[in-house]
Amino acid sequence: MAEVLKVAVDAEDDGGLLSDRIRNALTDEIASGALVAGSALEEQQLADRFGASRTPVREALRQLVVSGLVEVRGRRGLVVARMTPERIMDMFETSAEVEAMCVRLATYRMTPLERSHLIELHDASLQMVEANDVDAYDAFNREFHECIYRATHNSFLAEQAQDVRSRLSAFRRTQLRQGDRIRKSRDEHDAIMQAIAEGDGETAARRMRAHMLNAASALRRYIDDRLG
Amino acid sequence: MAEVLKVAVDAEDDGGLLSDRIRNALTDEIASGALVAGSALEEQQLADRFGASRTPVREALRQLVVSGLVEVRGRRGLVVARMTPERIMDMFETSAEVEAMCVRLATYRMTPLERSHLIELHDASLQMVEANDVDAYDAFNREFHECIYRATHNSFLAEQAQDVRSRLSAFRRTQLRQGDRIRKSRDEHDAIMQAIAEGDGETAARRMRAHMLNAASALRRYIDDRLG
DNA sequence: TTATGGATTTGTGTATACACTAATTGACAT
DNA sequence: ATGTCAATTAGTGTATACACAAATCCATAA
Repeated sequence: MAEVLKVAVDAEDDGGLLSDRIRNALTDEIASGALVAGSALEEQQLADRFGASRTPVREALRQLVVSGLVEVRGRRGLVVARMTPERIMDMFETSAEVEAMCVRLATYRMTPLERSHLIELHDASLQMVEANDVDAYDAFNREFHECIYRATHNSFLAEQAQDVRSRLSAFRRTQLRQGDRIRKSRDEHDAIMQAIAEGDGETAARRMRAHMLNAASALRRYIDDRLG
Repeated sequence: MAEVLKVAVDAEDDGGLLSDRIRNALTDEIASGALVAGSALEEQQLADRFGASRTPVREALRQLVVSGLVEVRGRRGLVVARMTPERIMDMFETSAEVEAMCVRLATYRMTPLERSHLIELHDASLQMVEANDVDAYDAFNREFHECIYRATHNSFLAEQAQDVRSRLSAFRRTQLRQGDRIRKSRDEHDAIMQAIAEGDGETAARRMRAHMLNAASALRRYIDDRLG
């Protein structure tokens, strides 16, 4: 595992800062769930794994603390941010509201080109659902939402929305594997697309909020099933 | 100037990490406008100013990059994030939408205690307006909005809202000094409070959005006056 | 056997030293 | 006089070394 990741890091060995590459690698590992919440993150150990010294590793870790993916644990080293179910639900709710806000603005502001691109994406997702290809749908889903962010024509808002979304990626993937959630997800997208087509931003926002909260509910069911 | 800031840092010399104290100091200086956008941030120079080595300074700077207050400028050192008028307006719009979202949720969720605290704060702000005390009103304003964040009972959302808000603090102060903006600001708060009292979250949200956008307009007028 | 105190160990926090890149300046040639 | 190329320099990026704090473990005593 460590070797695989090392290679992945080395692959983009060009120009970039070592600390940046380490940060990106750790971000991916946390987002993907490869590094589970609560794991201790020891500087020297990570330095060995990435073939670097403690300095860039430490820099990467402190940056991850700022972005909320890692927690400082006094002097007892850093750990992958451990989130309570309540916190996760708070994050999903926030994400739902932010996404609703974005789609409302996007509906009113998107260019015809952006609208057609979104339709294209949405149409293509149908066969992913029928193939039950979770990974492909997950990737599409990301693209779909990012397309909406951009269509707000507010780059700062787009960045904020993206940031919130990326913090939930690990959970989103989990949730998508639940039952027929993928199909329902696409149906909800369909309803949103319709509102966008009609230029009704408020409806699009309501439907988007419901869509995100449904995803949260699916995740909660999953968590409850596993824990209770 | 440098000495004053140094003292301010030393004042809270207890326990905290050097890099954290430097980061906080720099954050304050950027937020207050003492460090103007575009200023070069040289590591050794800052290290000398804070009586530290480059290591904690560098750590602080890289953290500020993540939180968006500082920009990397290739190899030519870091600079205080230079924001275009468009970007500032994007940030204000985002802030407006986020605040609207918060007040809507807060209206539906706040406890009687939270409501009474908010009313108390609002009432107290009247004499600040009449004394035309910009600093006091600025401090109150911060407290007022933070109170609303907390009343959403969503700690993650509260943090995000706070984060966006803090990035605009330098501009907000500027804007408040414009004409009779303070009085108008308080009138707008009053309208928001009324909607909250009536439990009408949607109206509170609309009024909050308008309130924030008015602040942005006041700032834009100020910018246009100075530049054009 | 258990509690207490110190020694050891482990790992963070900071400083310093070194490497490398890029920019600037000066010299030389046209 | 001006353009180009090389040398110097200034400053970032990384590594290593050292300081300090906390936690654990072992020995000793009650």
